[in-house]
Parts: sequence; structure tokens; C-alpha cells
Amino acid sequence: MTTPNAPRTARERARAELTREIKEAARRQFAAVGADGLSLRAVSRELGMASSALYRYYPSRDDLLTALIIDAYDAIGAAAEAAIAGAGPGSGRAGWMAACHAIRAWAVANPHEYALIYGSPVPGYRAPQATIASAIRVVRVLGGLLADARPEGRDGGRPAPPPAPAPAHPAPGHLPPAHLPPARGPLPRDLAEQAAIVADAIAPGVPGTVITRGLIAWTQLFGMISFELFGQLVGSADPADEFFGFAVEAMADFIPVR
Amino acid sequence: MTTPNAPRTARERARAELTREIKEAARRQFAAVGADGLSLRAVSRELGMASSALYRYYPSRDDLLTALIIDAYDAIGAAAEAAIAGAGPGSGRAGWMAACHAIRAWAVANPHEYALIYGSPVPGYRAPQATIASAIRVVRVLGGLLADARPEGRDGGRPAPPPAPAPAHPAPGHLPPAHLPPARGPLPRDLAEQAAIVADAIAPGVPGTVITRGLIAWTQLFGMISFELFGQLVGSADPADEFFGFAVEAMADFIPVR
DNA sequence: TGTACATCAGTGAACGCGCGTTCACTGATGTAC
DNA sequence: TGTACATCAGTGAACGCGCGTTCACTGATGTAC
Repeated sequence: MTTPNAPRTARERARAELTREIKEAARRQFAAVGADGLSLRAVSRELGMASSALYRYYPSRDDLLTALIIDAYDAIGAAAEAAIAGAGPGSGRAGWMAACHAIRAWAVANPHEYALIYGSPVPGYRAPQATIASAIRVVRVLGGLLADARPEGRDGGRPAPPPAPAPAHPAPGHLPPAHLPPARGPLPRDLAEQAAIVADAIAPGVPGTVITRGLIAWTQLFGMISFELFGQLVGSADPADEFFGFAVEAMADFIPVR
Repeated sequence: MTTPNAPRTARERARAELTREIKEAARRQFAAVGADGLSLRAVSRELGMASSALYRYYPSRDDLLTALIIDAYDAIGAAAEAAIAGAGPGSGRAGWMAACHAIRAWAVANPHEYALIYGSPVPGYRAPQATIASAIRVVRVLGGLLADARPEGRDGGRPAPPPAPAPAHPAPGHLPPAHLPPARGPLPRDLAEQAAIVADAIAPGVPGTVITRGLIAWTQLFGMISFELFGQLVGSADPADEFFGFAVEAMADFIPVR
């Protein structure tokens, strides 16, 4: 009758609810004040309970921070996925544009959370493995786009299949077709290996040069957003809307994504 | 006989020296521990003096932080300038590569200081005008390269002249020559205006499309460095040396700089 | 050159603050018989 | 259904910490006559 693993008793239900409420209060505090605002005491004050009570739910401040980081990665990943879905399946270039704009919109709406995951590391905090796993979610969106962008075009339209049981590395030094913008020769060895590993993880079968250009566009995207949010564009491309749109188009040509 | 504005009395000499020593101690603390390590008390401990004594030199913690920020901008600017100078005057592409590698090398060697100026803003700190002025220094290096990269090629080799007394805006919608990578039509209005202002400040006479592509490459550069330093490349392009070199080459083609 | 006064550097104690975390406790909820 | 016990949630006081900043002070350095 009952869902397995669902809370059975009232106590368990209350615990699950409060665990979530604490995290939400922490998220609000964090969004309002930034990294400094995240103190267990401030959260407990907002919830009207003793600060010591939080220790029944999160064993330390760092665990609460970890939960926030995971949520932030999940949120930006979900935003990108929704954008892709909205652009229609297999819509390579439109998908890229939609994803970029969605990522930026999320960042602008949640600057502190963006800074938490893409800004300077929080001092004294060491990100556990769990955060890395959720960080990949938004990167998978890039992978899907690169898979769509494959010059060969096969599987174009369908989402990238999950990695085969033991996928063989795609030929690393694989040269791009002639119509692509000039890349300077084949990839150097280590980079080719890294690109192959990335391809296996998020875009199986995609050649290393495309993966690498995708990574370049990816770092451009986040560099641009960080510059915008952290005030580095004041006095130049500020407000950044048109610059952002132009850059995203240019990077679509650069990868290239069609 | 004495240099004007130079300290005359022993007291003034001692004051100038201690002001510098305090800043250096703060810089060391900061480099070692990061933003959290910068406390007046920690600095005073390292110097073996009472914490209250620092107030004779810096009126508050924020003023000391401001001094560090200015120094960091100056250091990264100087590194880029030295790289350009080492590559020889007017060496467009080689200059670009040298500057990019120098900027990255400085960032890798001084990760906390890099995070201070290009990472998330320090909570509760509002950067005064003075920091903005020194932030421009490294950007001027980009401007010089873009001036060298002008398709027309005039003034190629010589550094960009200072802005004329009342410089006219270069034609904003100016179309790039045919051999450039495709830009999607002319720049939108606001972006063209912003690019013109940037051109006036750091690369007079350079068309808006080149300025814009330079900014795109610039954000790519800093996005890539931030990803490397902040751990976002773990599991993909890590170590980042080859990826960095490849990206810098690709961006040289993209701008394009010759 | 010597004296009287003003200026400044540096001290040490103190204020008030907020933090993370621990601990013994009380009262409510759940469980076994 | 009722009772006896175990488990758990939440409290409030406390510990120990480090911080930025202020303030009255003493002693040294500089200056005016």
C-alpha cells in the first residue's frame, strides 16, 4: 500500500518536512545575503527554533552548504534542460541559444547561488563527491548539443544514447571536415585523451576537436556570465544583453552547432 | 636637493616603510589563507605589533583590502605588459599568445589574488573608484593587440596612440572585411555604442566588430582560467595546459589577430 | 645650542558582536508486549 | 486497549573563539623660538 522508502510515521514525515524547510530557509538567507549570511544561527532564527536544534538535521554547517550547492547545480541543470526541451528535440542551434540564455537567466536571477558554484571556492570548505555528480547535469546538456552537432549528422535529432557498456574511444586525432573553421592541426596528445574521456561521458562518438571547441564555447559562456555578475563589464558591455546574444551566436558558429 | 613629495623626516620615512610592510604582510596572509585570512589582527600578529596600531596606517580593514585589490590588478597588468614587450613590438599573434599565457601564469601562481579580483565579490565590500582605474591596465593590453590586429594594418607595429582630445566615434555598424569569420550582420545598436566607447578608451579607430570579438575572446580567456582555478575542469581538461594553449590559438583565429 | 611645546606612533585593555558546536535536560512520539 | 519502556525532537545555557574598532595612555620624534 505505502510507497517503499516513504516516511511511515508522523515523526518521519515531520523530519522530512523540517529537513526541507531548513534547507529552504538557508537558501533564502543565502540568496539574500550571500555566503556570509549562511550561518546556522541565522537560519535557526528565521525558523524560530534553537540553533542547536538544527544539528538533529544537518550534522554541521558544511553539510548544509553541501545541500545548497547540490540544489544550485540541480537548478541550473534543470533550467538548461527545460530550455532545450522547449526548443524542440534535435534543434541544434536553437537549442544552444535557448540553453545559453536559460543559464544566464538563472544566473542573473540567482547571483549568489551562481557565485557559490562558479565563483571562488568557499574558504575552508571542501566540496564532497556528491556535489561533483550534480555539477555534471548542466554539462550533459552541452554534450547533447555536441552530439546533435556532429558533422556526420547521424542520430541527429534524437538525444545522445547512454554510453555503451564498454565504449571504445573515438579516434582521438580525428580531423574535422573541411567546412569547419580552421583548427590548428590535430589535438595534442593529452588534450585528445581528455576530449575522448569527456566524449564517452556526455557525447559518445563526437570527435575530440568538436568536444574541445564545445569546451571553449562553454568556458566563454561562463566567463561572460561571471564577468557580468561580478562587475567586470561595468564601463564596457553593460548592460550585457546584446553582447551576450551576439557572443552566443558567434560561439554557435565557432563550435559549430547547426 | 630632495625629491619633491619624498619623505623628509625619519618619521615620514618610517611611516612610508611601515605602510608598505603592513600591506606586504597582508598580501602574504591573503595569498596563504585567502579572503578569510585577511584580518587586521592576523596581520598585526605577523608584524608583532598591537592590532590597534594598524589604524595609524589604514583607517579600516576595507582600506587595506582596497590596497590589495589595486596591487593585484597592477600585478596582473604588469605581467601582461611584460609579456607583450618580450614578444616584441607589433607582434600581433605572438603578443596575444604571450599575454594570455602570462595572465594565466600569474593567476596560477596567485590563485587567491586572482579570485579576489576576478572571483565572486567579497561580501560586504564595495569596491571604490580607485580599484576600477587599475583594473583597466590589463585591458589596455588587449586594446593594443586589437589595434595591431586592425584589418587596415596602419599603425601596425606601433602602440596605440592615446585617445585624441575629442575622438569621434568610429562608424559603429562598420562591416568587417570579407576574409573575417562570419559575424551575423552588423552589431545591434547598444552593443555598437558600447564597442565604440571601449574603442575610444583602449583601441581608437578599431571597428566595433573587432572590439566585440576581442571581448568575446577576453571573456573566454578569463572563463577558462576561472574554471581551471576553481576546479570546474576536474574530470575534463585537467591538467589544462594543452587545452589552454589550443583555446588561445583558436581565439587568435577568432578575433582574428595576426 | 637649548628649552617648551605640539605632534605622532604604538600599547594594552576593553567593548560588543556573532559564530559553530556541545551537553544535560524535558517532553512528545513510537513500539513491544 | 493499556502499560512500560525506548527513541527521538527540541530547548536553553554555556564554551571558546576571533573579529573590527575605540580609547586613554606613554614615550619618542619633530618644530618654533
